[in-house]
Amino acid sequence: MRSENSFYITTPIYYVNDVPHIGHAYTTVAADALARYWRLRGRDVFFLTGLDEHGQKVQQAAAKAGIDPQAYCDRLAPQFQNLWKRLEISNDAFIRTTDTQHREVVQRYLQRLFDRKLIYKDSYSGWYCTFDERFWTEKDVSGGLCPDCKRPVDRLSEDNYFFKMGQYQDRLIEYIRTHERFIRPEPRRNEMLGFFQTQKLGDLSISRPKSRLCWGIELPFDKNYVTYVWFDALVNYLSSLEYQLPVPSVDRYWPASVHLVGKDILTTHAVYWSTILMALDLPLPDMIFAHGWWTVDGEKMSKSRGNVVDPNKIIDRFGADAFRYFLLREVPFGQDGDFSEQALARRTNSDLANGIGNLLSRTLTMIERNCDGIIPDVPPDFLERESQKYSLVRFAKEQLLLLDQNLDAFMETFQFNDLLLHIVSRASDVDVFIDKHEPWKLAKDPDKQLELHAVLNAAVQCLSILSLYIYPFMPTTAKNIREQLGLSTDFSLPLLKEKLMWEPLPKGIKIRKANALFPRIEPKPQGAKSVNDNTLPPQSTTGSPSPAAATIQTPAPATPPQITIDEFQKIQLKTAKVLSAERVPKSEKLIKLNVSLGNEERQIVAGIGKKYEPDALLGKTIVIVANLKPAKLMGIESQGMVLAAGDSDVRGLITILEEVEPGTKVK
RNA sequence: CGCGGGGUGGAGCAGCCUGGUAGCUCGUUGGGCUCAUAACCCAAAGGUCGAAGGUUCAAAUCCUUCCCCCGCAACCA
Repeated sequence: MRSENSFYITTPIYYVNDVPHIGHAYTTVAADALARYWRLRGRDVFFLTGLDEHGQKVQQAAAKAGIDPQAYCDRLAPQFQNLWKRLEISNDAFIRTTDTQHREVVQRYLQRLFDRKLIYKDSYSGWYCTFDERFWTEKDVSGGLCPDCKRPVDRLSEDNYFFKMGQYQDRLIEYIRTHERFIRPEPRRNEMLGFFQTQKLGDLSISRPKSRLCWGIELPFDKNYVTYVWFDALVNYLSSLEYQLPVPSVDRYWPASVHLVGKDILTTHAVYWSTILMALDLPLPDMIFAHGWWTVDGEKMSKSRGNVVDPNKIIDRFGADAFRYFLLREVPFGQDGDFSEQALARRTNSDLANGIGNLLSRTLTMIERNCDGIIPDVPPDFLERESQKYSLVRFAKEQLLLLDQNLDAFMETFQFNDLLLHIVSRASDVDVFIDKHEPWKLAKDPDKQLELHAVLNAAVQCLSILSLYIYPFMPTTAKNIREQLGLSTDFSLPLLKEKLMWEPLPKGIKIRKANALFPRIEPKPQGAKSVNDNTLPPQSTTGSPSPAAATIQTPAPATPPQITIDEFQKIQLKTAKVLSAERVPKSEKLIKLNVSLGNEERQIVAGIGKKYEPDALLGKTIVIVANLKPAKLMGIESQGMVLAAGDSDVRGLITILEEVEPGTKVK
């Protein structure tokens, strides 16, 4: 019997023929965060992922490559295994459906269902596409053409084995209704219940004749057939438990705590898998959670658009932890989200580099400079005694410890984004208290040594606790923080099993300041390759191009997108002569310009005061945007914008080589 | 009448079920600070909540109609 303390989480097994993309990474990273979290909490975790290796496409692709399907799978499997390694995925097992033991389990279950008369043979007829070698339903086939290759389909009939799925409909509805957390999130659950109101559940074809498909698991009761991929694939959740660990562990982990899936395969899990389990007299999983999908730069990810995101390239540029953080922080788990490098860079900079990374950096520097690199010691009750003075320190500390009590609730409801927001906010609290106490000033006053030490010590404690919180999401960073603080920590221990306390640090710890946790991501230089740029030539060199490939591919949109000449002409550029220039009072970089456009004068406020003195601008001919909507800057209206080179800081004004009349159009 | 999702300050979103001072993150602007990764802290500006009707003492929130955007598949999580 499974104990309350066990936690069994799965990802779907991914199709080996797929190229790993952001979607695979998403599911797997989410599962990893949960697995790591519950291990920290001391639960007995089993985290499974793996590969689905049977089926038509593998068979065809292998044939095309002229190799054995198994060899073909062996060649592809490392794509996933290596990616998981790079993403710090801590799966306990990795199943491949071509494992011998898996095949045996599948066959055993098939035989059991057959013996119980829950599988029967019948003839199936439908629309068959000879080219694609597959059946289509009535709905798919429009105008007698295959929806995939657009060739005519034939009415074909063949004998197959069917699983009596239909008879479980009422039981399944009842189960979903009475188990509120079985299908999550809520909208998906409602969707499923709605689905059953209109659909009559039919029986499920679970075989394919070997004449059509041979790369699969043979039916134990009829060697002319292999089993349908879904039966093969779903059973992985159970078969793993029989052979992936040293001891058979179905009793230890089944039923699964969570099957994490994408919303596209929710029905398969909620209906096929559930009814299979019912037929086998096995308990159903506690929860099937369907998460959302990612679009890329606002568009659906697709091969034809050329915008499929390769996680490896993201890791190269941003690092695994920033990527992991982004995936779980950006969007509520369960909803769809949009991925862009810009958004990832923004998150990385603001939350990680400027937030936690900078906090660690400033703390370590102050300890290095003022305490000889040794974390300063303070009397244990110092903060309490001086509670008035250290209210902010206490606040930061209490908020941090309070979070510990709420972690479970967040993780049980999969609110990763909210939780991460809270964690980052706690880091911000620490920044606030540091600022209030101004340790750089305390350091100059020998009488305030104790206060200085108290503040720095508290900062270290906060960082140390923060590192525990972020560990499930950013394991490498968590370890890195601890190492730089000079603390040796074994994260494989259940560090959050006991209630988190504010315990004094051991004395005399020497910090080990190292590189920044998250270097700021600078915007890409113009013309730089985007991660999803398709570097392949239009005509692939491998394999012969299919007729469909003759269509010209539209190139992936460059960033920023191109504009038309019409759009450009909306922007009215003109030369202007500077009549007067003066600094805006109390402003660091604003300069108020009066410029002449020949027959018209304009007042323009420009942020160029860091680069130019007002006097240097007098009489110069510059270029302005003449039809920009006026705006007020520090209460002064600006009726246009001057053009200048430079990004965040102005490097130089745009002027003109030849002398021209003020107000001349610039194009 | 195909189905579904959505339209809220410059951007991205929350709030809508269970009507009652419109909130968050980023950005912008000003100020502070100088320990820190041009960082951090404080403050401010900025929204007639897609449109029009209706219900109500009161509507972003409920009802009706309309408009606009985005998905609808096999690279798919």
